[in-house]
Amino acid sequence: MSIRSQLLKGILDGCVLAVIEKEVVYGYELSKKLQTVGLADVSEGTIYPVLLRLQKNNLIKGEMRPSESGPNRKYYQLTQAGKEALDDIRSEWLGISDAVGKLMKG
Amino acid sequence: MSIRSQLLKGILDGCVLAVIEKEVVYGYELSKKLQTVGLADVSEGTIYPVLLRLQKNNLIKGEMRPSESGPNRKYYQLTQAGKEALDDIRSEWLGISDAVGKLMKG
DNA sequence: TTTCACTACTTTGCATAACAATATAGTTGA
DNA sequence: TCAACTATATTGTTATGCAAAGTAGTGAAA
Repeated sequence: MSIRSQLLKGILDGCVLAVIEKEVVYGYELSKKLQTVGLADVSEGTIYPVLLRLQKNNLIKGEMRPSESGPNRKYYQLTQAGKEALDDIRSEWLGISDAVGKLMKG
Repeated sequence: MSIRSQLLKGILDGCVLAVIEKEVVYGYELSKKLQTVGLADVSEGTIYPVLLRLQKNNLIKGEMRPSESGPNRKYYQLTQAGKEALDDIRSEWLGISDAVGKLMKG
């Protein structure tokens, strides 16, 4: 497993929630979006299991809608629990990234 | 599994390497050190498997030394491969923490 | 002197996650 | 017709955090 994959672990759920918080998106769009932000190598094989898991845990909810061009799309939005989870992740992230940042600088 | 544990995944190896880079430490000391830096809840049950794994992968090497007080201690230092691995992790960390930081801010 | 607390390392087992690989299917243009 | 792109879903592999339990040395309180 690559260093990048390893680092991505656990942060990915938060990233997905953060994107969905800002706008209603569908899976394929989301994977493209994360790649442009700097999280390359986040393929569909990674994104869809994350979305299914988040939905199963009631953090997001999906809704199928037809597309004018191409297959149907499943649009996701945050639930109330999802907003709260995102807040938790955000604060944990701040604490940990701060601590790790200091360690890495030396 | 807690959010914190999840976030810690994959970053922990880098943190351990970063501490060892600065000074030769033994496991128990390391776990205490990480806790004070802000990475609380990093217990021995977490640290020792990490150390064993890093040693197995030749990123660090350990040496048993007697202690004036208490059981013997195993002191670890980085190998050349460990230094290179730490450099890789450092640069990956910069990229990912930057991207995630932006996403989290919104 | 027994018992507790602290230091110190090791091993086992479980739940979870990234993601490659694979399957399925609609649309579009050459 | 066939390739390329869009779009979602599932399966299997591998690795990891860490709780838990075990072993063992030291020292102080009871």
